[in-house]
Amino acid sequence: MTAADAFLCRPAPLVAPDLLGWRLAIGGLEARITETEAYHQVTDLACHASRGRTRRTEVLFARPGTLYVYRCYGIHWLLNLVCDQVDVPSAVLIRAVAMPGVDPRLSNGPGKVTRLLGLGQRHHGIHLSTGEVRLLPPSVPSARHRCGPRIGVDYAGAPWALKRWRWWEAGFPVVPHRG
DNA sequence: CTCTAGATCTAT
DNA sequence: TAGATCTAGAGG
Repeated sequence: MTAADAFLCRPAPLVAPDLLGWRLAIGGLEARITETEAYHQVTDLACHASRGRTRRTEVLFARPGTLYVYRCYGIHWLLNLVCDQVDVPSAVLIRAVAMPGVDPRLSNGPGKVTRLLGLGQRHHGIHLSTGEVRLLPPSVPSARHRCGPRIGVDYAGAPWALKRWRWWEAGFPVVPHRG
């Protein structure tokens, strides 16, 4: 079991803040995670698995460390890391990353993250252990964390739309949405 | 089969 | 503030 595996074997709302500062590595690119959002179990009406176990959501029930990549608004691919335990659908959405030499405006949104790193359909369902996409511990201490409500989940209603399950690194160029 | 809404982003 | 553009999932 790698450090990343043990790290992810916890509920998403615990993993998400701890994931700040960790790095994603793929195809020679490396990016530091600066904003995350938790989607937690079937009771969370904002979580795709809340409607049950279907072909689309099957991956959310897989081993922690599995990648859940899905199409959003017909345009964007969004990357999630599956957490917790097998059969417990819990995942962290990677909302923003930082890459040296890259304009932060190109990496401060979940759709931008996948575009920047070249992630898409073909990464859906693969596991970190394949090495195709790697999750590495922080190389430097992470900045102070801030948290706030999740984005774009008003439809889930209270209390789910109100949960402060989004975390980001303070002092980092603020994302173009409320917070 | 048809319909609808959506974990977004950009330009206007 | 609208438009781009694709699917899962629900309903008939």
